[in-house]
Amino acid sequence: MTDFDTNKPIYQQIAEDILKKAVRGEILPGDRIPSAREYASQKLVNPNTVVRAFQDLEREGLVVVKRGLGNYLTTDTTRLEDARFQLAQKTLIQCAKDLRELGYTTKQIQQLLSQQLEVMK
Amino acid sequence: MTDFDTNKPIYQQIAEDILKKAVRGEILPGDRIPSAREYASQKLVNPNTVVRAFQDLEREGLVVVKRGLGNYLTTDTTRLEDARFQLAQKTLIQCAKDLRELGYTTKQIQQLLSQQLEVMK
DNA sequence: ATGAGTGTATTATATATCTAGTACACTAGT
DNA sequence: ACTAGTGTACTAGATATATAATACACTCAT
Repeated sequence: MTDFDTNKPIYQQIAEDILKKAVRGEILPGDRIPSAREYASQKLVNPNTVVRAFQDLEREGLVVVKRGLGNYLTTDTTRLEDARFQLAQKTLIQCAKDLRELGYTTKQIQQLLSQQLEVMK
Repeated sequence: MTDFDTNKPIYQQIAEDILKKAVRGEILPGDRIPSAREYASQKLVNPNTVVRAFQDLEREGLVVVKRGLGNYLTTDTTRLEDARFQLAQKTLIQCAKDLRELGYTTKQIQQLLSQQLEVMK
């Protein structure tokens, strides 16, 4: 297993990995995505786990599965942008909620984030 | 089951719940924490799950367990502040990392978070 | 001493996730 | 037709999490 967080299902992390590559332009609309077997052997996970991730992506309209051929990123760029924004939104809401519950004020949260972003430069 | 996120172990969420109440001042250093049985029946979870959360908190030095009596918040306020900051740090790092991977710039991330905090006012 | 309320420990069961292995159907190039 | 590479489907087993039920040990008020 490579690069996966243990407290989150691997199939979810795979789906997010594909989405992230797509929104960053590493995969272009219509591009072929590695097959389940390729991806599995590259990341050292079970093919079944990859299949589940790809099925989720297909359900969300981000990937088109062509039996016998492989998996392709959708050409529907709106879908991609929507998925990107939704994931960002979800991440932000959770983060802001958690920090609020830890008793930090709006200003403190902004300050902490700025420091963090600076460090990550 | 009440108020628990399905994609995170309940015992972790319980431990975080106690920590959050502590750093917000809803529980004071040295205060008694509900017993495992009380907490379990109040939150509609299994006592064993609560026990595990309390054991984790004890391992982190946030809670002192007194057999036959109950569980007490530590009087070591430094430990509490450390735990608070560590959890905040972890949350922020994950958030910033996720948004970076979604292709957002530093400025965009700060802007998005500010908007989110504004909405949550 | 007794009893109510604690923490602790153990066993059993259920579910989700992940792995492993196998088999089958589809597509394209030869 | 054949073959290699695909997606799909299924069964089986391992692990983590959560529940359920029970028993035992400790503390304190009575």
